[in-house]
Amino acid sequence: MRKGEQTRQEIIRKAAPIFNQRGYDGAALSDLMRATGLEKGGIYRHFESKQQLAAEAFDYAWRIALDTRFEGTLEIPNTVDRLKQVVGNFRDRRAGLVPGGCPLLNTAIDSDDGNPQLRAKARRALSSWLDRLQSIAEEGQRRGEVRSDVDSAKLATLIASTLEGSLMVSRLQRNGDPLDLACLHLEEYLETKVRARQSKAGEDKS
Amino acid sequence: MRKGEQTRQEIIRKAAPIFNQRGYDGAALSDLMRATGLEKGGIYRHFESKQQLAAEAFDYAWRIALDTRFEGTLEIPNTVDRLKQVVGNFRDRRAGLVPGGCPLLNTAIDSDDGNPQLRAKARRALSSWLDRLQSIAEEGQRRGEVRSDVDSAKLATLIASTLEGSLMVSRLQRNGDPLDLACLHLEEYLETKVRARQSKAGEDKS
DNA sequence: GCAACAAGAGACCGCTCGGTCGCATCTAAT
DNA sequence: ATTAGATGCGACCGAGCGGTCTCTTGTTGC
Repeated sequence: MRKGEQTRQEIIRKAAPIFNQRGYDGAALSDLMRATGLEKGGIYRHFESKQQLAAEAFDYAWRIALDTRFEGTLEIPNTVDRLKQVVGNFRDRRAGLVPGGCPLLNTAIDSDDGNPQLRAKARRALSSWLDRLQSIAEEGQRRGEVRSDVDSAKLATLIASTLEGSLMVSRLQRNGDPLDLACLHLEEYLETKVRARQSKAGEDKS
Repeated sequence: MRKGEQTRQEIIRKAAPIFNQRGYDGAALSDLMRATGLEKGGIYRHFESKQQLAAEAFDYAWRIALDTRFEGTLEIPNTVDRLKQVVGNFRDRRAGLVPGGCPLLNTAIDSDDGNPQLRAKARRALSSWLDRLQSIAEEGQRRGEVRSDVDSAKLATLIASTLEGSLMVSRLQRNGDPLDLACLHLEEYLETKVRARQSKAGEDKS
């Protein structure tokens, strides 16, 4: 019973990059067999279908991506700086991610027509990403660090959209500049349109 | 000889939405047969492979998309307004497009690994989109309508990235708000950071 | 209206796909 | 050490894949 669960997790770990790079249709069982070193029966012992494996592989890839994006944000006191950290993480922390680019972006496009199960997963993934951004912004407003005229849901959407779009462009060009550019743009936006100017409680690190 | 070319174009027209919606792997020959009403032999008479048909279908879909995005821009005298028109076209002019969302976005993700031929096409498509945006900005700078400190290539990249990213989010949510939001953001950006303030030659409408 | 050829049909090909299942082997509690 | 159950193997399945080719049918220049 113990060994089986280990193998199961190993399959997910090895399968995730395949699905993320090649897409659902493009990831053949033969690819998964090669990547895991298991025969077909060994894989199907742990998953009842390719669909189910793909779904769990997506969850795995997305959890890593999301965790990485918010890495180190808890320690940052100011909420605007925390948002800037998220933007910076998106740009810089590529190591440890599941190869193949953003799982959300890939899966959203891949499942756009057909595959409603994967599509639903992508939707919930987007929500989780937006919710966490939004709640930082809301906390910032409660604390007076973020302007009260900022719509936190819209801010979250703008950040996510801009990052995902520029990532697509960067990946297509195989050149990080578009992503860097978008990050600079967002940082400037956060400074000039989101950060509240000098509130009463003076606590800015010089 | 004439009929053949007609049929060929018809196949491309009918195949484009299939490839754009389902991706290369997801678009089976049987789907293309159903869509075109032809048997396999009728299709292969005009294309030597599925690859070739997909490539031509992409060109078709992209040409329509690009033309639509720049529709009506020639008549607009001011270059900043022209850029705003492009942004607005991206948001509003959905009719007449090949169904399935932006062919560039779809193909970029779909061909990211494997399929180098389609990938190359997506790259060139992105260049064509960026080049046209950039040349508007450059014309604006020559005319003094666009600030001289604007980097036209970066501006083009930012506009394209933001639009594509928000389109992905809008399509995933099946809700136009994220795209609208990104357009408003870009419009504000164009007004405040790109448009030159009252140059010498007075030619502002209204 | 006919001949020459272009266009389309559809049977056929080998292959790989996702998925199943009976059996051998390994693991681990006793 | 035994053994019961968990685990993995790999032959097998029907279906559908992309692609080929021959033969009929349609088109078109003369």
